[in-house]
Amino acid sequence: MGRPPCCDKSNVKRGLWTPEEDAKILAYVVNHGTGNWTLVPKKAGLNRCGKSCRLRWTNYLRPDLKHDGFTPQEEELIINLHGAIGSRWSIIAKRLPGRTDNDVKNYWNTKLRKKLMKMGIDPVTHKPVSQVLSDLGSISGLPNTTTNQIAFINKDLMMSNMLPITKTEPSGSNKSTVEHTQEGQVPSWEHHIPYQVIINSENIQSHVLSEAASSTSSSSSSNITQLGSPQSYSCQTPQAQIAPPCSSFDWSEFLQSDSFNWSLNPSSGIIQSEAELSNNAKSNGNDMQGGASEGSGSGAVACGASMEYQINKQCEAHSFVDGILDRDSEIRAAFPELLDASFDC
DNA sequence: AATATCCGCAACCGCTCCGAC
DNA sequence: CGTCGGAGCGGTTGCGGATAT
Repeated sequence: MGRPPCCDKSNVKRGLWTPEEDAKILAYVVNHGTGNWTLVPKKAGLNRCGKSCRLRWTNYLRPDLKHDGFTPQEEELIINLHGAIGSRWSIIAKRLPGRTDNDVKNYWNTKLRKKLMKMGIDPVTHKPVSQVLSDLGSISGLPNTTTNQIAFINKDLMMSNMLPITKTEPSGSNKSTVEHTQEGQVPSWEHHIPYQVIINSENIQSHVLSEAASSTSSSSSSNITQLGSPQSYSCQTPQAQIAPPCSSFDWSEFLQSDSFNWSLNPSSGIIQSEAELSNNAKSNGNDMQGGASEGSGSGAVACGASMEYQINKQCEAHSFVDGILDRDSEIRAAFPELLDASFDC
C-alpha cells in the first residue's frame, strides 16, 4: 500500500506556468513566505499541486536566481565537483550562487557531458576513455563466475564512441554466449575489446565500473583542469592505442589475491569484498545510501594533481585500502568544505 | 515554404529523508 | 519506536524553439 498522492492529480493543472500563475506564487511568497507548500495552491488561488508550486518557485521564480548562461568558471566548477562527488546536483548547486540543482543537472546533461565525451573523457569516471577501456580490459581477468559474460561498458561511453558492445570471445571461440550489441548491429570481432562485466546486473556492472575507476588512479579533476587543452592527453579517442597506464598493475591478480576476496552481496546484488560484506552485516541498513553515494563520492578524485602524478599513483596503489585512503586525503585536500557536516546528507 | 529532426529547458515522477506526533 | 506527511532529490519526460533537409 503506497502513500496517497500529495494532491488530486486529475484535478490540478499541469504543464507550463502562465505569467498570471507566476504572479500569484510571487504574491503569496511575498506576503507569507515559503513553507507548507501543500497549502500554497489553496491560499494563492492556484489549481496546482503544492509540489509543483514549490518547484516553480525554487527553480524559476526565486529572486536570487540567475537566468543567464553559465560562465566558464561555473562550468569548470561543475565538472570538478561532478568528478568529485558525482551527480549530487543539489550539493553542486549550493556551490554556485543563483543556480538550482535543476539548472546544473540540465546543463550537465545537455552540454558538459557531451563536451567531455567529445574530448575523449568518460563523463562518468572523468577519466580518458582509453584509460577506462584499459582498466576494464584488465578486469577481464576476473574469476569466471558465470558463463555468460559480456562486455557492457557504460552507455555514455559506448554511445559517444560508437563502439560495438561485444561479447568477450569465450575460450575456444565457442559462440554459445549471448551476443549483446548496439541495436541492430552485428558484433564486430575485429574490434573486440577485452573487457567483460557480469550479465544481468546493472548493480554489479556499475559497481565494477566504479571500482575500476576508483581503485586505479582517479584523475577527474586533473583532467578537468585541462579542459582547455585536451590535446594534453596521450589518447583522446577510443581508436587510440589502448595501453594500460601501468602495466605492472594487474587487475585480475589484484582481484584474485588472497587479501581481497570478492563476493556477491545477496541483498544488494553488488560485488563486495568479504570485509565489506562483513561490515554491512554489522551495520545492517544504511549501506545503500552510503554505498551508492560514497561510491561516487569517495570514488572521487584528486584535484590539481597532474595526469602523470595520477598514473604514477595508480602504479603505486597496489592495495585497495591504500588507494581508498589516498583518494580520501586527496578529496579532503581539494574540497575540505564539502566534507563538513552539511555535506554529509 | 513545408516538414523532419535536434536540442535545451521546464516540469513531472517516484523515491528517500527527516521531523513532528 | 512506529507512523505520517512535508520537503527535497535525482532521473526522466515532453514541449517548444532552432536548425537542417
